[in-house]
Amino acid sequence: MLWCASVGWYAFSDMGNKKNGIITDPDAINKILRRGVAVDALPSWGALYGVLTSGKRLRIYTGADPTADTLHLSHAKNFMLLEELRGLGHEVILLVGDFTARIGDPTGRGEARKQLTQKEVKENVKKWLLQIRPLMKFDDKKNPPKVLYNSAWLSRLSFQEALSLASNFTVQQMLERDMFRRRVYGEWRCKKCNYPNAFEQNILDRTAQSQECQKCHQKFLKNEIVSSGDGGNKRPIYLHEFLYPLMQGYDSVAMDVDIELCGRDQTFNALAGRTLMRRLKDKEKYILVANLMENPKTGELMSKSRGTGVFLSASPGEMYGAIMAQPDEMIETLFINCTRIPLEEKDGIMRMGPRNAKARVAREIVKVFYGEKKAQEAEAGFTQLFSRKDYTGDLPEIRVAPGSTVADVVLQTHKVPSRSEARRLAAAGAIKLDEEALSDIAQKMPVRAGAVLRIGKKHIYRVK
RNA sequence: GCGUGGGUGGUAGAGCGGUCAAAUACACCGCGCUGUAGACGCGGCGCCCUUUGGGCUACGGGGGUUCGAAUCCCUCCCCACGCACCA
Repeated sequence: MLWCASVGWYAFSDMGNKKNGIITDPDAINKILRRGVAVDALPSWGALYGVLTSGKRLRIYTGADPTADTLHLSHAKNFMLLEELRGLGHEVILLVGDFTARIGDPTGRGEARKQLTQKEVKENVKKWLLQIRPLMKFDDKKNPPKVLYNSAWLSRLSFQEALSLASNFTVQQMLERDMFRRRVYGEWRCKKCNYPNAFEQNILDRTAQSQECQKCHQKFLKNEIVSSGDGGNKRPIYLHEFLYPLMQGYDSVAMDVDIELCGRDQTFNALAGRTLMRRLKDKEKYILVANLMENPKTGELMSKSRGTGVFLSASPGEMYGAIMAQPDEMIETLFINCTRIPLEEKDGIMRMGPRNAKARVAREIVKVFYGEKKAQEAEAGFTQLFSRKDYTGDLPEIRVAPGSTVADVVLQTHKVPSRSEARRLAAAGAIKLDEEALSDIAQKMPVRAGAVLRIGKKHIYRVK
């Protein structure tokens, strides 16, 4: 206790003389916070600016659960922001939610997550760090980012301690979350804007006249409500899901952080941490809320199943292509979140037209991960290959073993999941050797060194 | 613990003894058109095969009835709602 107090004092005494190397220049701070990546601050912007300009060296963290072995752009933009805060001289922590990953955040589908083994988590994290390397200076001598694992403290909590944590919250507080409300009461989609409102059925019956859509404020009239599915699509809430915010909240306490950087969907969990911090440590924790990079038109997030994910494990060419495949509405979002081109240039770039603006952003993002040269190559390759359909350049090579059939070669790429699928593609004319469709997968693959094999529109190979 | 209704493909959701590898919609894939965008049009969307056909595996798990079951019966598991209970 005494030790903590004295540290606090020294930090305080450093104010003004900049000996601790903390940048408190409002312009520098503004540049980071006003770009548009951060959308909210809790308890308030003023309070957050207050600590950031106090001169105190702050401990700032952002977390991610290692449920998959690859990160995508929406992770990247958080790490980029974190890195900028580190640039101000603050201590930053990348928290790996190896413990929470095993429980599952209720934010998702609400489905039980598959249990990850310790080994799988380790493997995932190893790959992560490689993917994040270009975004954060891990080899910085003075102030390197730290990587911590929340199993270090969460797995050691006793049941008694967990209960004690739980006693800081009420079920009502948990139920404030829209996401839980919808699962309890069912979803009532607004006919106008399709927003899934959560009202209790009998309240609706009684006071339908006075209820309005939480999003577009359209008044609901009785019988004018669309429920999604029977009973309004009610779904179970498991008890442990209520505990998730507690765990994430306790992370803040265990690390004794000053600021948590989180995505907007994590606000509730971050606030739980704020509560615990105040109760357990009598300390104010601030929250910097980042946007989710949702499609401004549809509200959709990038998703693997929709084919709109941009994975950090992608090669320069793949990454460039994945960004070009984003909907046009995402250009500005990508510009703000994933590049650091000065904001003043935004309008000019947007005026170049969707195709060119997107290309510019794509090049810039690839540059962040792979450097200028690779980015230019990716762009040149893309233009040549897909815009001009010129296949004379470098292509991934594919070896055709003597006697192999078209099916053998196609499956060899691992881009086609089954023989049946290959058959369908062939029948649809999607498999082409030097622009000649191979519609029969059982036929022998013509042996023609240097020929171009295309499978669908995205996979192009040179026959070796 | 009681009662009622349910558990079907990536999702929602039809089917309720053969004509079901399973309607429809969304998602996804391909072709066309393009800017590897969007919109639109057409096609596809379990796996395997010597493919206008055949085989195998699937409708929560297991067992049964039947010539034949996603469909009927038994049993187990799970979910929602209601009732009861609530230290």
